[in-house]
Amino acid sequence: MEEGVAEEGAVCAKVMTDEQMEALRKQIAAYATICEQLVEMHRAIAARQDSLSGMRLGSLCSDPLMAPGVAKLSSRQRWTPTPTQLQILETIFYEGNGTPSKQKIKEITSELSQHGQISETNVYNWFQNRRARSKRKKQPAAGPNAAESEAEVESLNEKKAKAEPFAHGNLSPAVDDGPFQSPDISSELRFADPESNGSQSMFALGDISKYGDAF
Amino acid sequence: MEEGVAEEGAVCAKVMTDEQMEALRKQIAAYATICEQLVEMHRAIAARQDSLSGMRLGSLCSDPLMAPGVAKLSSRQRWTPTPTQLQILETIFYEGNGTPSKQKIKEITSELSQHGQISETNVYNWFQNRRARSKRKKQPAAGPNAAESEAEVESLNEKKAKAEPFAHGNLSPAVDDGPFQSPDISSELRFADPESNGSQSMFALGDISKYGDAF
DNA sequence: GGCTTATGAATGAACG
DNA sequence: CGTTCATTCATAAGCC
Repeated sequence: MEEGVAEEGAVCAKVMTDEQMEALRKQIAAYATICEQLVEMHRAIAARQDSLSGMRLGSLCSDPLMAPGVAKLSSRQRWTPTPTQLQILETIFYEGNGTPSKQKIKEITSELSQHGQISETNVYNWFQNRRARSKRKKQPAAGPNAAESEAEVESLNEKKAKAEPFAHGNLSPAVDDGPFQSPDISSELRFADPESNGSQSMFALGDISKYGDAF
Repeated sequence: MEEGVAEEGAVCAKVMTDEQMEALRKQIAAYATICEQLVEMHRAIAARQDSLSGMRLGSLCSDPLMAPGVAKLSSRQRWTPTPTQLQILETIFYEGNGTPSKQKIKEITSELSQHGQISETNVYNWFQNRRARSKRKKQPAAGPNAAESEAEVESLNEKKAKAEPFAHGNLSPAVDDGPFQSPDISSELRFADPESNGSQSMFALGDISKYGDAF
């Protein structure tokens, strides 16, 4: 295609150089990342909230197998964070306190107990689960550049999708959920990799609007 | 605005084909839409977490302004195995691979992807659910008589009650309220609150309104 | 068209 | 810590 449009290319270079194009691509990638994060966070919070407001525990209150002497044991064997609690936990999680110490746990528990019943164990478990989940979703495979001798044939598809947003002409953004689970979820609830782009990425979003306007 | 589109569309032909350009545009539009809606939702949640019951579906599902050519967001569809996939899964499950390692998961996913869209997570979940379901069928069939009910409850309780390092369910000893959270739900959300922790509160996305505008 | 059932997905808790 | 289990939620499929 290079030959065919060479002439037009000369004109083109004035308005959009390759560097600019690259920058655009990066910006979109950053955009995508942030969208994904937003979506996940929203889903986590909204889902919980919705469920709770709809009386989540109300469904199975009557357990015929309960001992008659005890008023209402049952119902809840598993702690469920209230929306407020969840929100606070999420905030703390991505604030950078990735390693909640024992002391930190106590503090958090103390704060959360103002918004609902909770125990330190709950908080501890929550952070453990949160971390594990993030990790699993982000990097199911391998280290930095390790060459997998294992049979990994499949995950390529998903990884590529993120690396090059428009490389394949495939323009399914993060939330474009197909019939299957959304591909490539950078679900770590951090904003962006501090190392990779730093503040650049954030500002990039501002620049992107210009292109959007042009379109 | 139209002129701008025409010009840039033409001049950019060197580095981007028209198709790529179109793809880019759609992608940006999609992201803009997604972010716009997400931000709106977040704002609503932060403002009043109580009265948005009907808002969840209304805002997302019925969105006529979807970017053309972009798959509808918020489909929220869940993966459903095709008959072929299901058959393969059943076979593998029945074969005795009771312990699907991650490696196996990848292989299986790879194979199943030839018969329809699927991800590793789908396979993982399927096996998890399958196993749980099998177990549940066996377990309830404990005693021949009414003892089953008691045994059921007891086994559960003991399992859960076990040894707890500290705190869990023993929150309000005086009253049997069950281990679930207290009904107190303060509507205070510090979700997108800039003042709460300052720093990067994820919403550099405040700028997102611009995208919506352009879009 | 709504309700019920089946089942994929989410997640708190436990295990090693 | 990473993986697995058990339970619950939400939704597609099945029914009336």
